[in-house]
Amino acid sequence: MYALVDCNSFFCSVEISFRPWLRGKPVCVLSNNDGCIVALTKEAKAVGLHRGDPVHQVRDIIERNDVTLFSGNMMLYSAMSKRVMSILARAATRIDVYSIDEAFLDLSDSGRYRDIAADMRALAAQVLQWTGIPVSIGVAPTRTLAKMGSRFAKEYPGYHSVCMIDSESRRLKALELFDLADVWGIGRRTVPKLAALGVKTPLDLARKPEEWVKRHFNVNMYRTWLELNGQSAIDTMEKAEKQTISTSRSFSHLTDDLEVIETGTANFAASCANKLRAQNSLAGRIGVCIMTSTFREDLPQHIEMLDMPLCIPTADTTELVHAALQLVRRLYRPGYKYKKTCVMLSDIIPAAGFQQDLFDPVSNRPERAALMHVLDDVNTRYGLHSLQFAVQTGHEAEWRSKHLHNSPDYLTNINEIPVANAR
DNA sequence: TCTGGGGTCCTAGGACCC
DNA sequence: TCTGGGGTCCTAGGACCC
Repeated sequence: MYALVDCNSFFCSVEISFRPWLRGKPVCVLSNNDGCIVALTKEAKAVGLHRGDPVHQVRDIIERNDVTLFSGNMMLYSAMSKRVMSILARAATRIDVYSIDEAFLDLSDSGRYRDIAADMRALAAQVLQWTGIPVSIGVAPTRTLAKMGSRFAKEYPGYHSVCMIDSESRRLKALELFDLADVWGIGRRTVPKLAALGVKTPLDLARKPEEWVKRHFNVNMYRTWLELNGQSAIDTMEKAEKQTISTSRSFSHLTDDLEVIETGTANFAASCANKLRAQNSLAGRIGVCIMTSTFREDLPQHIEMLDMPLCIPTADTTELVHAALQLVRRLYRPGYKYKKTCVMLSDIIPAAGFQQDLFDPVSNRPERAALMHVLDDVNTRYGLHSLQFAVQTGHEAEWRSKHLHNSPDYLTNINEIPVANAR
């Protein structure tokens, strides 16, 4: 059996955990640039807001209902996620952290549990007490069914946070009632295709013959079909190193100023370099994409990407920034109002054991690697932008995203740690 | 005025090999 | 009239996930 533990409206729950007076109120967390709603409480849903709504289009709903807004604070959310995951890890022999707010627990060690439903309810209560984050848990013989269960647990308070799909009759009942579009692995594009083939519910799908599934769909759908029928077919191993690393941000304003675009792009390249070194890898290829705003039909559009091999795989910020700037200068065309750029690294290999190259144009690579170490150490200790390259600085107001509703870094910055007063 | 960001896997088709 | 067979590697695009 597997358990899927899902944090309810995770980003909102983290913010509320530090401001208990917001519990039961409409709260939203916004995307970069405070552009869209990316997470919302059920109270916010109830007043007519949806995930993905552009804030400027729902401004009146927000004001009328006194909805509290937060700019996304990923540092805070990942720190809280680690706390939740460490509590979950104590309750199972194996945990697969599937995303920032979800984890699969392997419950196959039956000697460990007295009564799985009761034990999982105790686990949910413990996470809530220790972190303030409410979770929903689904338990089933396959991961797809466990995800379904957690959804039922979230929607119906009667389950008290835990829904068990542990018998044939419960499985059939769940398949009949669950929304096909919400099945793990079935997305927007597939629902109409299934409907045209006469499949309206997960139960319809599960009852189709194996040959039918293989004929109409690919191996992913076949795996989902197996899982719905109670046969485990999808694994969620600990993810290895990333195969691609990218950073992209919308600018705070449209701009046709190459210097502004260069500054933003240099920062995105530096951010990619940080992520690359954090997983101890080197990149063999770099790409840059430049974009105007596709929402502005009144303006001419230019969206283009260029990429090139790096002569030696590297994780050196200077080299990556230099290459990114070369590419963005080639992409830039005067007369267009640009909205964002994206820097992408690929052909990623482990840094350990990489052979020196006889034709490497950089002669002092060991010294430069040491410099990168210092850079990372200083920035870890004193904050992300404490030490940076000159080319990354200036023009802040013209490109860096707006975050007008930021919450403090309660868990990662000693100066912003919450203070409790007791009398 | 304003519209997010970061990933993975699979498949079809082209280029190339013998 | 009629034009092999079998394989690999790469890329672009699509679909999915959070």
